[in-house]
Amino acid sequence: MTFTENLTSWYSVNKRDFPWRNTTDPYRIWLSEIILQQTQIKQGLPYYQAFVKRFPKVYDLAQASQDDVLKLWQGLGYYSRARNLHETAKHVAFELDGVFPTSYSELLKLKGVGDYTASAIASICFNEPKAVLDGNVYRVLSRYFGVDAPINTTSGFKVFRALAQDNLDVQNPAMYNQAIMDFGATQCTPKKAACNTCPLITACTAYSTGTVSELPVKIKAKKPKNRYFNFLVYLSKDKKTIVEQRKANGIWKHLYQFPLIESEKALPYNALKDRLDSELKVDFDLRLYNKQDVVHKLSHQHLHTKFWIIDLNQLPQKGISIAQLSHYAVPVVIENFIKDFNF
DNA sequence: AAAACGGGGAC
DNA sequence: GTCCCAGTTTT
Repeated sequence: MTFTENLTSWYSVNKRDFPWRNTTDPYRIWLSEIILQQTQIKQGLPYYQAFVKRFPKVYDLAQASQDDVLKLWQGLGYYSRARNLHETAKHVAFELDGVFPTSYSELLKLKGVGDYTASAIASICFNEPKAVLDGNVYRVLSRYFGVDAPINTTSGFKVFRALAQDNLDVQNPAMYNQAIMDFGATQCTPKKAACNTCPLITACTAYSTGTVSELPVKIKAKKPKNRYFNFLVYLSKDKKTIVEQRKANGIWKHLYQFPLIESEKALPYNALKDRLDSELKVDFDLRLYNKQDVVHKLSHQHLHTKFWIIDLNQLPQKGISIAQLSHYAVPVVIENFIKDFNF
């Protein structure tokens, strides 16, 4: 049996059941693929179910506000996905009469849809013979064929894309693409690969050369940068606080937060007290909520976070009632604080 | 070509 | 701690 035949045979027995595998509706396939970008199924599944329930059709998503979409996306990360999701929904609903493009090349033009996602939708929904190339596929191909080109370089990408396309089952690209991804996710795993029960073992290059744990090759990421965040949690006598929307490019764009002072290093109590004295010009009580910095770790940044509680009679600017806080999409580090603080 | 972009899970 | 995840966009 060929690599491809072996794989589809394995899939016919070991296929996992997911809600997006019971449909070829491009809206739902697209939605699942965006949610699952750089996201494990275990984490993404509840979000998929929530989105389908809240927005059953692309038109429902198109009519929503960005704030509502971001709120439903809250906690999933990579928030540009949610912004692009909403933009594309509006584009499809209002300019394409609610009909998704039906080819790889047209799908690729949609915001948030790259090579992987266009291939996935084109193959799963329209049987177009385009091989997907995701983290699972890199791993399976690199090991089986013994390819040590780094997967996160342009040259490596070309090698693997050609290899992926060469081995695609052009008669059934939908099944093949899902088979190789499922195989990578459950059998040919990053660590502790299940070689002892692998149907491809006799022809696997990495297994025969003892290099399973060394493949695929990936250029290491840089060390994350340290940043120091001071969130100002205003608290007035009439149970109000202040939130603001992050407007700039960068992390958490368009999410909400307590007013933020970023400092070069840890901000001393007195430095903040003096600064607020001159800015507020009213009586207030300042205290640090967390004695230890909350270190919120992102892929490229470690955020050393302090939450400062500012009690005063009246807010210095327009605020919102504490009761409304739960309606705003906030970063996880803020959501954790809100739960812990319990207002 | 490299960097930016989140958060959670496995080990 | 380190690595990875049904990647895409921006610089």
